[in-house]
Amino acid sequence: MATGRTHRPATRSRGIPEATVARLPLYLRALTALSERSVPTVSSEELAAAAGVNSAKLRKDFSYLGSYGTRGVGYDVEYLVYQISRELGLTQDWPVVIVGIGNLGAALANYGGFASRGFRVAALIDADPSMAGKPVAGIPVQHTDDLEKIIDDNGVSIGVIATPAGAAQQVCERLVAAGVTSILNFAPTVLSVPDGVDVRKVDLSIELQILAFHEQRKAGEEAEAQAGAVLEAEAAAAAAKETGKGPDGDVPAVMPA
Amino acid sequence: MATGRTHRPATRSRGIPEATVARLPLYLRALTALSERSVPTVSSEELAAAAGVNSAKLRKDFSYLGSYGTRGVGYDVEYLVYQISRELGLTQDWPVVIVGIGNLGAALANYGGFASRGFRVAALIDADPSMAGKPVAGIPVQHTDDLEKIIDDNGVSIGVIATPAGAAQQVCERLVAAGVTSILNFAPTVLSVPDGVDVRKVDLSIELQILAFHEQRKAGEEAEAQAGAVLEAEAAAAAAKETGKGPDGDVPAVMPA
DNA sequence: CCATCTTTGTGCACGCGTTCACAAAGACAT
DNA sequence: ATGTCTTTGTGAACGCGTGCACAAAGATGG
Repeated sequence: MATGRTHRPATRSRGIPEATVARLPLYLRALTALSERSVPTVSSEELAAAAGVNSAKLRKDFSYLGSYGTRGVGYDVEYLVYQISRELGLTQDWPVVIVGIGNLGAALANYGGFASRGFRVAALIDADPSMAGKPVAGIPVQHTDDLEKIIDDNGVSIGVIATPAGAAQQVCERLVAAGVTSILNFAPTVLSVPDGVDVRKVDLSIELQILAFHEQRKAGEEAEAQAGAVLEAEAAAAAAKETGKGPDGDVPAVMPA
Repeated sequence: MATGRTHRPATRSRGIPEATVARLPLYLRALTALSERSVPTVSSEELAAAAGVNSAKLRKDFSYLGSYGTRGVGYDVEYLVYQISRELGLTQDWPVVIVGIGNLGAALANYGGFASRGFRVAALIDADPSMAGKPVAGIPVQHTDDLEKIIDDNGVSIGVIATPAGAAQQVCERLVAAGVTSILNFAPTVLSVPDGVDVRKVDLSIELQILAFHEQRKAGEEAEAQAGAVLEAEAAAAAAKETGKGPDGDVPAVMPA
Protein backbone atom coordinates (compact mmCIF):
# COMPACT_ATOMS: atom_id res chain seq x y z
CA MET A 1 0.00 0.00 0.00
CA ALA A 2 1.36 3.37 0.85
CA THR A 3 4.97 3.44 -0.15
CA GLY A 4 5.82 5.73 2.67
CA ARG A 5 6.46 4.37 6.09
CA THR A 6 3.39 5.39 7.90
CA HIS A 7 4.32 4.44 11.37
CA ARG A 8 6.87 1.90 12.12
CA PRO A 9 6.03 0.11 15.34
CA ALA A 10 8.04 2.30 17.61
CA THR A 11 8.42 -0.29 20.27
CA ARG A 12 9.45 -3.42 18.60
CA SER A 13 11.23 -5.75 20.92
CA ARG A 14 9.03 -4.76 23.79
CA GLY A 15 5.88 -5.04 21.76
CA ILE A 16 6.00 -8.73 21.00
CA PRO A 17 2.59 -10.14 21.90
CA GLU A 18 2.55 -12.91 24.43
CA ALA A 19 0.81 -15.22 21.99
CA THR A 20 3.61 -14.72 19.54
CA VAL A 21 6.27 -15.41 22.14
CA ALA A 22 4.54 -18.66 22.93
CA ARG A 23 4.80 -19.71 19.30
CA LEU A 24 8.40 -18.76 18.73
CA PRO A 25 9.69 -22.01 20.26
CA LEU A 26 7.47 -23.88 17.86
CA TYR A 27 8.92 -22.09 14.87
CA LEU A 28 12.39 -22.57 16.25
CA ARG A 29 11.91 -26.27 16.51
CA ALA A 30 10.64 -26.56 12.96
CA LEU A 31 13.47 -24.38 11.71
CA THR A 32 16.05 -26.43 13.53
CA ALA A 33 14.75 -29.54 11.84
CA LEU A 34 15.03 -27.82 8.47
CA SER A 35 18.50 -26.63 9.33
CA GLU A 36 19.59 -30.18 10.09
CA ARG A 37 18.36 -31.18 6.69
CA SER A 38 20.40 -28.32 5.24
CA VAL A 39 17.36 -26.61 3.79
CA PRO A 40 18.51 -23.09 2.96
CA THR A 41 15.23 -21.20 2.79
CA VAL A 42 11.63 -21.81 3.64
CA SER A 43 8.41 -20.06 2.77
CA SER A 44 5.91 -18.95 5.36
CA GLU A 45 3.51 -21.53 3.99
CA GLU A 46 5.89 -24.44 4.41
CA LEU A 47 7.13 -23.38 7.80
CA ALA A 48 3.63 -22.75 9.04
CA ALA A 49 2.63 -26.24 8.02
CA ALA A 50 5.61 -27.70 9.84
CA ALA A 51 4.81 -25.73 12.97
CA GLY A 52 1.12 -26.49 12.78
CA VAL A 53 -0.08 -22.93 12.46
CA ASN A 54 -1.64 -20.68 9.86
CA SER A 55 0.76 -18.93 7.49
CA ALA A 56 -0.70 -15.48 7.97
CA LYS A 57 -0.22 -15.83 11.69
CA LEU A 58 3.35 -16.88 11.21
CA ARG A 59 4.12 -13.93 9.00
CA LYS A 60 2.56 -11.55 11.45
CA ASP A 61 4.52 -13.16 14.25
CA PHE A 62 7.75 -12.69 12.37
CA SER A 63 6.83 -9.14 11.52
CA TYR A 64 7.08 -8.33 15.20
CA LEU A 65 10.68 -9.45 15.16
CA GLY A 66 11.52 -7.47 12.06
CA SER A 67 11.61 -7.96 8.34
CA TYR A 68 13.69 -11.05 8.08
CA GLY A 69 12.18 -12.54 4.96
CA THR A 70 12.78 -12.01 1.28
CA ARG A 71 9.73 -11.52 -0.87
CA GLY A 72 9.39 -14.04 -3.58
CA VAL A 73 11.80 -16.38 -1.80
CA GLY A 74 10.97 -16.89 1.82
CA TYR A 75 13.04 -16.91 4.98
CA ASP A 76 16.67 -17.86 5.36
CA VAL A 77 16.58 -20.79 7.74
CA GLU A 78 19.89 -20.24 9.51
CA TYR A 79 19.36 -16.56 9.89
CA LEU A 80 15.90 -17.05 11.31
CA VAL A 81 17.12 -19.70 13.73
CA TYR A 82 19.60 -17.22 15.04
CA GLN A 83 17.13 -14.35 15.27
CA ILE A 84 14.55 -16.35 17.13
CA SER A 85 17.15 -17.87 19.41
CA ARG A 86 18.40 -14.46 20.26
CA GLU A 87 14.92 -13.10 20.81
CA LEU A 88 14.11 -15.94 23.16
CA GLY A 89 17.36 -15.49 24.99
CA LEU A 90 18.68 -18.88 24.02
CA THR A 91 22.05 -17.62 22.92
CA GLN A 92 22.97 -17.51 26.54
CA ASP A 93 23.21 -20.24 29.09
CA TRP A 94 20.40 -20.67 31.60
CA PRO A 95 21.25 -22.67 34.68
CA VAL A 96 18.14 -24.35 36.05
CA VAL A 97 17.44 -26.12 39.31
CA ILE A 98 14.86 -28.84 39.71
CA VAL A 99 13.31 -29.14 43.13
CA GLY A 100 11.59 -32.38 44.04
CA ILE A 101 13.27 -35.41 42.58
CA GLY A 102 10.45 -37.91 42.58
CA ASN A 103 9.29 -39.72 39.51
CA LEU A 104 8.54 -36.52 37.71
CA GLY A 105 11.64 -34.67 38.80
CA ALA A 106 13.79 -37.56 37.67
CA ALA A 107 12.01 -37.64 34.37
CA LEU A 108 12.67 -33.93 33.91
CA ALA A 109 16.30 -34.33 34.86
CA ASN A 110 16.65 -37.01 32.23
CA TYR A 111 14.77 -35.07 29.63
CA GLY A 112 17.07 -34.45 26.72
CA GLY A 113 15.33 -31.32 25.51
CA PHE A 114 16.58 -29.63 28.61
CA ALA A 115 20.23 -29.44 27.81
CA SER A 116 19.74 -29.25 24.10
CA ARG A 117 19.00 -25.61 23.88
CA GLY A 118 20.45 -23.10 26.25
CA PHE A 119 19.26 -24.76 29.41
CA ARG A 120 21.50 -26.59 31.79
CA VAL A 121 20.47 -28.53 34.86
CA ALA A 122 22.64 -26.87 37.46
CA ALA A 123 21.34 -28.85 40.41
CA LEU A 124 18.76 -31.31 41.64
CA ILE A 125 17.27 -30.64 45.04
CA ASP A 126 15.13 -32.85 47.23
CA ALA A 127 13.92 -32.73 50.79
CA ASP A 128 14.52 -36.41 51.43
CA PRO A 129 17.88 -36.83 53.17
CA SER A 130 18.20 -40.37 51.86
CA MET A 131 18.26 -38.98 48.33
CA ALA A 132 21.25 -36.77 49.04
CA GLY A 133 24.28 -37.67 47.00
CA LYS A 134 22.41 -40.18 44.95
CA PRO A 135 22.96 -39.42 41.28
CA VAL A 136 20.01 -38.86 39.01
CA ALA A 137 20.75 -38.37 35.35
CA GLY A 138 24.37 -38.15 36.34
CA ILE A 139 23.80 -35.29 38.73
CA PRO A 140 23.99 -35.84 42.48
CA VAL A 141 20.87 -34.83 44.37
CA GLN A 142 21.39 -32.18 47.01
CA HIS A 143 19.39 -31.48 50.10
CA THR A 144 16.87 -28.69 50.41
CA ASP A 145 18.87 -27.14 53.22
CA ASP A 146 21.40 -25.95 50.70
CA LEU A 147 18.83 -24.49 48.31
CA GLU A 148 19.80 -20.88 48.84
CA LYS A 149 23.47 -21.54 48.48
CA ILE A 150 22.96 -23.58 45.33
CA ILE A 151 20.92 -20.83 43.73
CA ASP A 152 23.43 -18.24 44.64
CA ASP A 153 26.53 -20.16 43.65
CA ASN A 154 25.18 -21.05 40.25
CA GLY A 155 23.46 -17.79 39.46
CA VAL A 156 20.19 -19.61 38.91
CA SER A 157 17.23 -17.53 37.88
CA ILE A 158 14.93 -20.29 36.63
CA GLY A 159 13.54 -22.92 38.97
CA VAL A 160 11.43 -25.98 38.28
CA ILE A 161 9.12 -27.19 41.02
CA ALA A 162 8.27 -30.87 40.87
CA THR A 163 7.43 -31.40 44.51
CA PRO A 164 4.14 -32.59 45.98
CA ALA A 165 1.48 -29.90 46.08
CA GLY A 166 1.85 -29.38 49.78
CA ALA A 167 5.47 -28.33 49.56
CA ALA A 168 5.24 -26.22 46.43
CA GLN A 169 4.37 -22.85 47.90
CA GLN A 170 7.07 -23.04 50.50
CA VAL A 171 9.68 -24.13 47.99
CA CYS A 172 8.52 -21.36 45.72
CA GLU A 173 9.02 -18.75 48.41
CA ARG A 174 12.50 -19.97 49.16
CA LEU A 175 13.41 -19.96 45.49
CA VAL A 176 12.14 -16.44 45.06
CA ALA A 177 13.87 -15.23 48.20
CA ALA A 178 17.09 -16.73 46.90
CA GLY A 179 16.81 -14.82 43.67
CA VAL A 180 14.84 -17.00 41.27
CA THR A 181 12.56 -14.90 39.10
CA SER A 182 11.06 -17.51 36.77
CA ILE A 183 9.34 -20.65 37.92
CA LEU A 184 7.98 -23.62 36.08
CA ASN A 185 5.50 -25.31 38.36
CA PHE A 186 4.48 -28.93 37.96
CA ALA A 187 2.77 -29.16 41.33
CA PRO A 188 -1.03 -28.95 41.22
CA THR A 189 -1.25 -25.75 43.21
CA VAL A 190 -1.75 -22.08 42.59
CA LEU A 191 1.49 -20.39 43.52
CA SER A 192 1.43 -16.87 44.78
CA VAL A 193 4.50 -14.87 43.99
CA PRO A 194 5.52 -11.23 44.22
CA ASP A 195 5.44 -8.97 41.20
CA GLY A 196 8.25 -9.44 38.80
CA VAL A 197 8.32 -13.19 39.17
CA ASP A 198 6.99 -15.23 36.27
CA VAL A 199 5.23 -18.50 36.90
CA ARG A 200 4.17 -20.98 34.31
CA LYS A 201 2.33 -24.08 35.29
CA VAL A 202 2.10 -27.50 33.75
CA ASP A 203 -0.76 -29.50 35.11
CA LEU A 204 -1.47 -32.96 33.82
CA SER A 205 -4.71 -33.23 35.69
CA ILE A 206 -6.10 -30.05 34.19
CA GLU A 207 -5.18 -31.10 30.68
CA LEU A 208 -6.91 -34.41 31.14
CA GLN A 209 -10.02 -32.76 32.48
CA ILE A 210 -10.18 -30.45 29.50
CA LEU A 211 -9.90 -33.46 27.23
CA ALA A 212 -12.62 -35.22 29.18
CA PHE A 213 -14.91 -32.26 28.68
CA HIS A 214 -14.53 -32.38 24.93
CA GLU A 215 -14.69 -36.13 24.92
CA GLN A 216 -17.99 -36.04 26.74
CA ARG A 217 -19.27 -33.41 24.39
CA LYS A 218 -18.33 -35.50 21.39
CA ALA A 219 -19.98 -38.58 22.83
CA GLY A 220 -23.10 -36.60 23.56
CA GLU A 221 -23.38 -35.10 20.12
CA GLU A 222 -22.91 -38.44 18.51
CA ALA A 223 -25.44 -40.18 20.73
CA GLU A 224 -28.28 -37.75 20.24
CA ALA A 225 -27.39 -35.66 17.29
CA GLN A 226 -30.93 -34.58 16.61
CA ALA A 227 -32.59 -34.73 19.98
CA GLY A 228 -31.92 -31.14 20.94
CA ALA A 229 -33.82 -31.08 24.18
CA VAL A 230 -32.21 -28.08 25.74
CA LEU A 231 -34.63 -27.83 28.59
CA GLU A 232 -33.91 -31.37 29.49
CA ALA A 233 -30.61 -30.28 30.94
CA GLU A 234 -32.60 -28.39 33.51
CA ALA A 235 -34.44 -31.48 34.59
CA ALA A 236 -31.27 -33.48 34.59
CA ALA A 237 -29.64 -30.94 36.84
CA ALA A 238 -32.56 -30.97 39.22
CA ALA A 239 -32.63 -34.71 39.38
CA ALA A 240 -28.91 -34.80 39.81
CA LYS A 241 -29.13 -32.54 42.81
CA GLU A 242 -30.81 -35.35 44.65
CA THR A 243 -28.53 -38.16 43.67
CA GLY A 244 -25.35 -36.16 43.85
CA LYS A 245 -23.58 -37.15 46.99
CA GLY A 246 -20.16 -38.60 46.44
CA PRO A 247 -18.87 -36.88 43.36
CA ASP A 248 -15.50 -38.44 43.83
CA GLY A 249 -15.00 -42.02 43.01
CA ASP A 250 -18.40 -43.34 42.19
CA VAL A 251 -18.92 -44.93 38.84
CA PRO A 252 -22.36 -44.47 37.38
CA ALA A 253 -23.44 -47.50 35.48
CA VAL A 254 -20.50 -47.83 33.25
CA MET A 255 -20.34 -50.99 31.29
CA PRO A 256 -17.28 -51.25 29.15
CA ALA A 257 -18.00 -53.13 26.01
CA MET B 1 -14.69 -45.62 19.51
CA ALA B 2 -16.11 -47.93 22.00
CA THR B 3 -17.63 -45.76 24.64
CA GLY B 4 -20.91 -44.87 23.21
CA ARG B 5 -24.32 -45.10 24.46
CA THR B 6 -24.26 -43.73 27.90
CA HIS B 7 -26.65 -41.09 29.03
CA ARG B 8 -27.19 -37.66 27.62
CA PRO B 9 -24.78 -34.97 28.65
CA ALA B 10 -25.86 -31.41 29.14
CA THR B 11 -26.64 -29.93 25.77
CA ARG B 12 -26.11 -26.55 27.25
CA SER B 13 -22.39 -27.10 27.38
CA ARG B 14 -22.15 -26.13 23.77
CA GLY B 15 -21.94 -22.49 24.67
CA ILE B 16 -19.17 -22.69 27.23
CA PRO B 17 -16.15 -20.69 26.06
CA GLU B 18 -12.93 -22.60 25.79
CA ALA B 19 -11.21 -20.26 28.21
CA THR B 20 -13.86 -21.03 30.79
CA VAL B 21 -13.51 -24.77 30.30
CA ALA B 22 -9.79 -24.43 30.92
CA ARG B 23 -10.49 -22.78 34.26
CA LEU B 24 -13.15 -25.17 35.50
CA PRO B 25 -10.55 -27.69 36.72
CA LEU B 26 -8.95 -24.90 38.69
CA TYR B 27 -12.20 -24.06 40.40
CA LEU B 28 -12.89 -27.69 40.99
CA ARG B 29 -9.60 -28.17 42.75
CA ALA B 30 -10.18 -25.19 44.99
CA LEU B 31 -13.71 -26.33 45.73
CA THR B 32 -12.56 -29.83 46.56
CA ALA B 33 -10.13 -28.41 49.07
CA LEU B 34 -12.94 -26.40 50.65
CA SER B 35 -15.15 -29.44 50.66
CA GLU B 36 -12.55 -31.41 52.54
CA ARG B 37 -12.50 -28.70 55.16
CA SER B 38 -16.28 -28.97 55.33
CA VAL B 39 -16.81 -25.40 54.27
CA PRO B 40 -20.49 -25.18 53.29
CA THR B 41 -20.54 -22.09 51.09
CA VAL B 42 -18.05 -19.80 49.44
CA SER B 43 -18.30 -16.37 47.85
CA SER B 44 -17.00 -15.64 44.39
CA GLU B 45 -14.41 -13.42 45.98
CA GLU B 46 -13.00 -16.13 48.21
CA LEU B 47 -13.11 -18.84 45.60
CA ALA B 48 -11.52 -16.60 43.03
CA ALA B 49 -8.66 -15.89 45.39
CA ALA B 50 -8.17 -19.58 46.02
CA ALA B 51 -8.15 -20.34 42.32
CA GLY B 52 -5.92 -17.42 41.48
CA VAL B 53 -8.34 -15.59 39.24
CA ASN B 54 -10.42 -12.45 39.25
CA SER B 55 -13.84 -12.71 40.90
CA ALA B 56 -15.73 -11.14 38.01
CA LYS B 57 -14.24 -13.68 35.70
CA LEU B 58 -15.22 -16.49 38.00
CA ARG B 59 -18.81 -15.30 38.22
CA LYS B 60 -19.01 -14.98 34.48
CA ASP B 61 -17.56 -18.45 34.10
CA PHE B 62 -20.16 -19.89 36.42
CA SER B 63 -22.91 -18.02 34.67
CA TYR B 64 -22.24 -20.18 31.61
CA LEU B 65 -23.03 -23.24 33.68
CA GLY B 66 -26.20 -21.79 35.10
CA SER B 67 -27.28 -19.81 38.11
CA TYR B 68 -25.87 -21.93 40.84
CA GLY B 69 -25.20 -19.21 43.38
CA THR B 70 -27.32 -17.52 45.97
CA ARG B 71 -27.15 -13.76 46.08
CA GLY B 72 -26.04 -12.44 49.39
CA VAL B 73 -24.60 -15.81 50.33
CA GLY B 74 -22.39 -17.30 47.67
CA TYR B 75 -22.09 -20.75 46.20
CA ASP B 76 -22.86 -24.07 47.83
CA VAL B 77 -19.55 -25.89 47.76
CA GLU B 78 -20.82 -29.45 47.41
CA TYR B 79 -23.37 -28.58 44.83
CA LEU B 80 -20.84 -26.68 42.76
CA VAL B 81 -18.34 -29.50 42.99
CA TYR B 82 -20.95 -31.79 41.56
CA GLN B 83 -22.03 -29.42 38.81
CA ILE B 84 -18.51 -28.75 37.62
CA SER B 85 -17.62 -32.42 37.81
CA ARG B 86 -20.61 -33.25 35.74
CA GLU B 87 -19.87 -30.53 33.24
CA LEU B 88 -16.31 -31.73 32.83
CA GLY B 89 -17.47 -35.30 32.47
CA LEU B 90 -15.76 -36.46 35.62
CA THR B 91 -18.75 -38.30 36.97
CA GLN B 92 -17.93 -41.04 34.60
CA ASP B 93 -14.90 -43.23 34.37
CA TRP B 94 -12.27 -42.49 31.72
CA PRO B 95 -9.89 -45.30 30.95
CA VAL B 96 -6.59 -43.92 29.72
CA VAL B 97 -3.60 -45.55 28.11
CA ILE B 98 -0.07 -44.26 28.39
CA VAL B 99 2.20 -45.03 25.47
CA GLY B 100 5.93 -44.79 26.02
CA ILE B 101 7.01 -45.91 29.44
CA GLY B 102 10.31 -44.15 29.78
CA ASN B 103 11.12 -41.83 32.62
CA LEU B 104 8.23 -39.57 31.82
CA GLY B 105 5.73 -42.29 31.14
CA ALA B 106 6.60 -43.95 34.42
CA ALA B 107 6.23 -40.65 36.21
CA LEU B 108 2.80 -40.19 34.68
CA ALA B 109 1.78 -43.71 35.59
CA ASN B 110 2.74 -43.03 39.17
CA TYR B 111 1.08 -39.66 39.24
CA GLY B 112 -1.61 -39.72 41.86
CA GLY B 113 -3.71 -37.02 40.30
CA PHE B 114 -4.47 -39.46 37.56
CA ALA B 115 -6.63 -41.89 39.42
CA SER B 116 -7.99 -39.37 41.85
CA ARG B 117 -10.65 -37.96 39.65
CA GLY B 118 -12.40 -39.95 37.02
CA PHE B 119 -9.30 -41.11 35.22
CA ARG B 120 -7.99 -44.62 35.38
CA VAL B 121 -4.80 -45.92 33.85
CA ALA B 122 -6.14 -48.83 31.84
CA ALA B 123 -2.83 -49.84 30.33
CA LEU B 124 0.81 -48.96 29.86
CA ILE B 125 2.27 -49.57 26.43
CA ASP B 126 5.86 -49.54 25.28
CA ALA B 127 7.71 -50.57 22.16
CA ASP B 128 10.60 -52.11 24.03
CA PRO B 129 10.06 -55.89 24.27
CA SER B 130 12.21 -56.08 27.37
CA MET B 131 9.72 -53.86 29.17
CA ALA B 132 6.83 -56.20 28.51
CA GLY B 133 5.34 -57.64 31.64
CA LYS B 134 7.44 -55.49 33.89
CA PRO B 135 5.16 -53.71 36.31
CA VAL B 136 5.24 -49.92 36.54
CA ALA B 137 3.09 -48.33 39.21
CA GLY B 138 1.61 -51.75 39.74
CA ILE B 139 0.53 -52.12 36.14
CA PRO B 140 2.30 -54.50 33.79
CA VAL B 141 3.67 -52.88 30.65
CA GLN B 142 2.31 -54.28 27.42
CA HIS B 143 3.87 -54.30 24.03
CA THR B 144 2.96 -51.92 21.25
CA ASP B 145 1.88 -54.80 19.07
CA ASP B 146 -1.23 -55.16 21.19
CA LEU B 147 -2.11 -51.48 21.12
CA GLU B 148 -5.24 -51.82 19.03
CA LYS B 149 -6.58 -54.70 21.06
CA ILE B 150 -5.92 -52.90 24.34
CA ILE B 151 -7.73 -49.79 23.16
CA ASP B 152 -10.65 -51.81 21.97
CA ASP B 153 -10.93 -54.13 24.97
CA ASN B 154 -10.89 -51.29 27.44
CA GLY B 155 -13.00 -48.82 25.51
CA VAL B 156 -10.23 -46.26 25.73
CA SER B 157 -10.91 -42.88 24.18
CA ILE B 158 -8.09 -40.89 25.79
CA GLY B 159 -4.47 -41.63 25.05
CA VAL B 160 -1.30 -40.15 26.49
CA ILE B 161 1.80 -40.09 24.31
CA ALA B 162 5.07 -40.05 26.20
CA THR B 163 7.26 -41.54 23.54
CA PRO B 164 10.31 -39.98 21.91
CA ALA B 165 9.46 -37.38 19.30
CA GLY B 166 10.28 -39.67 16.42
CA ALA B 167 7.67 -42.22 17.36
CA ALA B 168 4.90 -39.87 18.35
CA GLN B 169 3.17 -39.34 15.03
CA GLN B 170 3.06 -43.01 14.26
CA VAL B 171 1.75 -43.89 17.69
CA CYS B 172 -0.79 -41.13 17.33
CA GLU B 173 -2.06 -42.55 14.08
CA ARG B 174 -2.42 -46.01 15.53
CA LEU B 175 -4.25 -44.64 18.55
CA VAL B 176 -6.64 -42.69 16.38
CA ALA B 177 -7.21 -45.60 14.05
CA ALA B 178 -8.01 -47.75 17.06
CA GLY B 179 -10.65 -45.32 18.25
CA VAL B 180 -8.91 -42.81 20.50
CA THR B 181 -10.35 -39.34 20.02
CA SER B 182 -8.45 -37.33 22.63
CA ILE B 183 -4.70 -37.22 22.93
CA LEU B 184 -2.42 -35.67 25.47
CA ASN B 185 0.96 -35.31 23.82
CA PHE B 186 4.18 -34.97 25.79
CA ALA B 187 6.43 -35.57 22.81
CA PRO B 188 8.00 -32.44 21.35
CA THR B 189 6.30 -32.76 17.99
CA VAL B 190 3.37 -31.30 16.17
CA LEU B 191 0.87 -34.09 15.76
CA SER B 192 -1.42 -34.05 12.80
CA VAL B 193 -4.76 -35.68 13.38
CA PRO B 194 -8.04 -35.91 11.51
CA ASP B 195 -10.96 -33.68 12.39
CA GLY B 196 -12.82 -34.69 15.48
CA VAL B 197 -9.71 -35.67 17.38
CA ASP B 198 -8.57 -33.35 20.17
CA VAL B 199 -4.92 -32.94 20.90
CA ARG B 200 -3.42 -31.09 23.81
CA LYS B 201 0.28 -30.80 24.17
CA VAL B 202 2.52 -30.40 27.15
CA ASP B 203 5.96 -29.28 26.21
CA LEU B 204 8.57 -28.65 28.83
CA SER B 205 11.00 -27.17 26.39
CA ILE B 206 8.55 -24.60 25.15
CA GLU B 207 7.62 -23.52 28.63
CA LEU B 208 11.25 -23.03 29.52
CA GLN B 209 11.88 -21.00 26.41
CA ILE B 210 8.99 -18.72 27.22
CA LEU B 211 10.39 -18.24 30.68
CA ALA B 212 13.80 -17.50 29.21
CA PHE B 213 12.30 -14.82 27.01
CA HIS B 214 10.79 -13.02 29.96
CA GLU B 215 13.86 -13.60 32.04
CA GLN B 216 16.01 -11.98 29.39
CA ARG B 217 13.62 -9.11 29.15
CA LYS B 218 13.69 -8.57 32.87
CA ALA B 219 17.45 -8.71 32.97
CA GLY B 220 17.67 -6.26 30.10
CA GLU B 221 15.34 -3.76 31.68
CA GLU B 222 16.89 -3.96 35.05
CA ALA B 223 20.52 -3.64 34.18
CA GLU B 224 20.12 -2.01 30.79
CA ALA B 225 23.21 -3.81 29.73
CA GLN B 226 22.72 -7.48 30.15
CA ALA B 227 22.47 -8.33 26.49
CA GLY B 228 25.62 -10.26 27.10
CA ALA B 229 25.25 -13.37 25.10
CA VAL B 230 24.86 -11.74 21.74
CA LEU B 231 27.31 -13.35 19.41
CA GLU B 232 29.75 -10.84 18.10
CA ALA B 233 30.07 -11.57 14.43
CA GLU B 234 26.48 -12.31 13.72
CA ALA B 235 25.36 -9.53 15.97
CA ALA B 236 27.15 -7.17 13.67
CA ALA B 237 25.34 -8.62 10.71
CA ALA B 238 22.10 -8.37 12.55
CA ALA B 239 22.73 -4.79 13.47
CA ALA B 240 23.58 -4.03 9.89
CA LYS B 241 20.32 -5.39 8.59
CA GLU B 242 18.28 -4.03 11.40
CA THR B 243 18.71 -0.59 12.79
CA GLY B 244 19.69 -1.46 16.27
CA LYS B 245 17.89 -3.65 18.62
CA GLY B 246 15.89 -1.83 21.23
CA PRO B 247 14.26 1.30 19.93
CA ASP B 248 12.43 1.65 23.15
CA GLY B 249 15.29 2.27 25.44
CA ASP B 250 16.98 -1.03 25.97
CA VAL B 251 20.36 -0.45 24.53
CA PRO B 252 22.51 -3.35 23.52
CA ALA B 253 25.46 -2.11 25.46
CA VAL B 254 27.31 -5.34 25.65
CA MET B 255 28.46 -6.41 29.01
CA PRO B 256 29.20 -10.10 29.07
CA ALA B 257 28.16 -11.87 32.18
C1' DC C 1 -43.39 -6.44 56.69
C1' DC C 2 -39.85 -3.30 55.72
C1' DA C 3 -35.18 -1.64 55.52
C1' DT C 4 -30.60 -2.72 54.92
C1' DC C 5 -26.80 -5.25 53.52
C1' DT C 6 -24.34 -8.68 50.91
C1' DT C 7 -23.28 -10.96 46.77
C1' DT C 8 -24.60 -12.65 42.45
C1' DG C 9 -25.39 -12.24 37.46
C1' DT C 10 -24.64 -9.50 33.43
C1' DG C 11 -24.66 -5.50 29.98
C1' DC C 12 -21.07 -3.01 28.11
C1' DA C 13 -16.74 -1.38 26.58
C1' DC C 14 -12.16 -2.32 25.64
C1' DG C 15 -8.05 -4.66 24.11
C1' DC C 16 -5.77 -8.60 22.25
C1' DG C 17 -5.27 -12.08 18.86
C1' DT C 18 -6.66 -14.08 14.49
C1' DT C 19 -7.67 -14.00 9.81
C1' DC C 20 -8.41 -12.08 5.32
C1' DA C 21 -6.92 -9.95 1.43
C1' DC C 22 -3.86 -7.26 -1.18
C1' DA C 23 -0.26 -4.03 -2.46
C1' DA C 24 4.70 -3.77 -2.30
C1' DA C 25 9.03 -5.99 -2.91
C1' DG C 26 12.02 -8.63 -4.82
C1' DA C 27 13.58 -12.77 -7.90
C1' DC C 28 13.91 -14.47 -12.35
C1' DA C 29 13.43 -15.01 -17.25
C1' DT C 30 13.43 -12.90 -21.60
C1' DA D 1 15.07 -3.15 -18.83
C1' DT D 2 10.87 -4.81 -18.51
C1' DG D 3 7.34 -7.93 -17.42
C1' DT D 4 5.82 -11.79 -14.83
C1' DC D 5 5.57 -14.48 -10.91
C1' DT D 6 6.15 -15.58 -6.14
C1' DT D 7 5.95 -14.46 -1.42
C1' DT D 8 6.27 -11.21 2.17
C1' DG D 9 4.49 -7.64 5.25
C1' DT D 10 0.51 -5.39 6.97
C1' DG D 11 -3.95 -2.59 7.12
C1' DA D 12 -8.41 -3.62 8.51
C1' DA D 13 -12.26 -6.23 10.19
C1' DC D 14 -13.83 -9.44 13.28
C1' DG D 15 -14.45 -12.33 17.31
C1' DC D 16 -13.21 -13.74 21.82
C1' DG D 17 -11.99 -12.93 26.46
C1' DT D 18 -11.54 -9.71 30.30
C1' DG D 19 -12.82 -6.44 33.69
C1' DC D 20 -15.85 -2.75 35.28
C1' DA D 21 -19.72 -1.32 37.37
C1' DC D 22 -24.31 -1.81 38.74
C1' DA D 23 -29.03 -3.44 39.15
C1' DA D 24 -31.49 -7.40 40.78
C1' DA D 25 -32.06 -10.98 44.14
C1' DG D 26 -32.11 -12.75 48.24
C1' DA D 27 -30.66 -13.03 53.25
C1' DT D 28 -30.87 -10.95 57.71
C1' DG D 29 -32.37 -8.13 61.52
C1' DG D 30 -35.60 -5.26 63.69
